[in-house]
Parts: sequence; structure tokens; C-alpha cells
Amino acid sequence: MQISEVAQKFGLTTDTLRYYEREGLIGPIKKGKNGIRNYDEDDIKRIQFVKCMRSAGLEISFLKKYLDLFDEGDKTVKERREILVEQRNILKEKLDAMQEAYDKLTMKIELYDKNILDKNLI
Amino acid sequence: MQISEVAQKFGLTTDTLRYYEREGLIGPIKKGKNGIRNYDEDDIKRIQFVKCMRSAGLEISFLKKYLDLFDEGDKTVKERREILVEQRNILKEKLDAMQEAYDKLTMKIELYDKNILDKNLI
DNA sequence: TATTGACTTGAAGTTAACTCTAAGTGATAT
DNA sequence: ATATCACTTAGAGTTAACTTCAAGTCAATA
Repeated sequence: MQISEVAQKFGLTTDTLRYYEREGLIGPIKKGKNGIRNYDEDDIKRIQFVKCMRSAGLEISFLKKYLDLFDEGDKTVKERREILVEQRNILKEKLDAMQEAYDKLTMKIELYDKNILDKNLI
Repeated sequence: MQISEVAQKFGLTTDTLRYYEREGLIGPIKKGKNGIRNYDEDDIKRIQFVKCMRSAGLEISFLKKYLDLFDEGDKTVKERREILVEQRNILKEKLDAMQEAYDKLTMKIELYDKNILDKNLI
């Protein structure tokens, strides 16, 4: 699979894919004789994981750390579990903050719909 | 209320509060004869709103736009409602993406706990 | 054969949201 | 009186995550 297809598939740009590779999140992707990247199934799986986690706002530095440990094999299992839990906790905090803001926005919109507008309430 | 108390109250830095003021999100805050800011109840309410929305990742440019319209009074009600809905939609997308990542992380952690580790699965 | 289009590289540029620095003021504690 | 402390300013610096640029290669098509 060529870079533009992969980009298309995940809604990323080719620049972003090369950037992720530069940062060591994925690859190094195998290249054909002409120097063109050819993504295989494992590359795709990895990109899918990265895309999902990045969409949720997880930092590249974390993903790099986790994936490096993954590549080191079974001896890193314990450490990997720990950082997954840590990231999930961070994510939970963010989710809660966002849910709170979401509910506040919903309430505000309802007030606008009912024309109950307090000049002093933002 | 002085700047450091307000910062403390909301878990912001004084630099951030002055930055928000520079950007026109809040204030201009009234100052005493010595030039020191004195935050009143309305300032606090506004900061609470900004803090909540920023914690959810809403952009400063949006908050600026919304709060400027708010200050213009009743004639902007319709436009305000529209941008609130728009922001809520954006927030919903993000919430969904984060929930998906959260669930994925939870599943992974469970696999780690049960020692079901597929070498080919990230 | 010439041009088009997708790819390649290293490096520089961009953006949002802070964060820090340097230099200064003014009230209070020793 | 002198030191400490919280505050003030304008402006420069930082960080993460891209994004763009300039210059080049290569295969396929008009």
C-alpha cells in the first residue's frame, strides 16, 4: 500500500505519515527499489492504533514510549501495562472535563431556545 | 479579589490570567490606585466559564467571539446560539473519539491482566 | 520526447496557548 | 532604612504537532 492510499484510509496527510515515521512511531517502512514506501499489514495496524490514540489527544511522546517497549518484546509487559493505565487515567480526567463543558453548553442552548436569557449570565 | 487568589481558585497561573485579559477574553479588570487588578464577581463568573471551556479544549478564538457577542447584548442572541451549537458538535466528535480510545485502552489493559498477549497485536 | 503526477529528502516555517524575562513600583515586615 | 514580597509592563521564548518548501527521482502517458 502506497503512502497516499494509507493517508486517505486514515484521514491523515502523507506529510503526517512521514512525520510519524521520522519520530519513530511507525516503520521504518520498507521501500521499493525506486525508494517508494510500501506499507504492509503490520504497518497499517500500527497506524490505526496511532491514529485512534492521537485522535483522543494522547501525546506522541507516550505513543513512542509504548511502541518502543512493545517492540522490545515480552520483558516489557509490566511496564507497558503501567503506562497504559496511566494514560487511561489522564484520558478519563479529560473526558470528565469535556462532558462537563458539553452539559453546560447543552443547558445554555436550551436556555437560548426557551428565550430565558439572563443578561448577567454568560 | 487579587490575581493570585483568582489564579489559585481556578488552578491557573497569574500569567495565564493576564494573557486571557490581553486576548480580550476577560476584563479589562478594574485596577486600584496602585495599578493592581481587583477582580469582581462578574469577572470571576466569566473566568469560570472560560476555564471550563478551555479545559474541554475549546479554542480561545471561539471564546473571544462568543464573549464579544455576549457583550454586544440581545441583538446577538441568534448568532450566539448558533456558535454554541457548532462548538457543541465539535465537542461531541471529540468526546466520541476519546471514548473510543478509552474503551480500546480498557480492553488492552484487560488483556494484559489476563496475560492474553498476542505478539502481533499492538 | 516531453510533460505530468506521485513520490523522495532535509530543513525551515507555522500555530495555539501559554510561559518566561527584565525592569520597575509600592506596601509591609525587621 | 532596607529588605522582601506581590504586583506591574512589554516583549521575547517555548512546546507540540504538524506543515510547507525547494530540489530532485522515476514511471506512465500524450
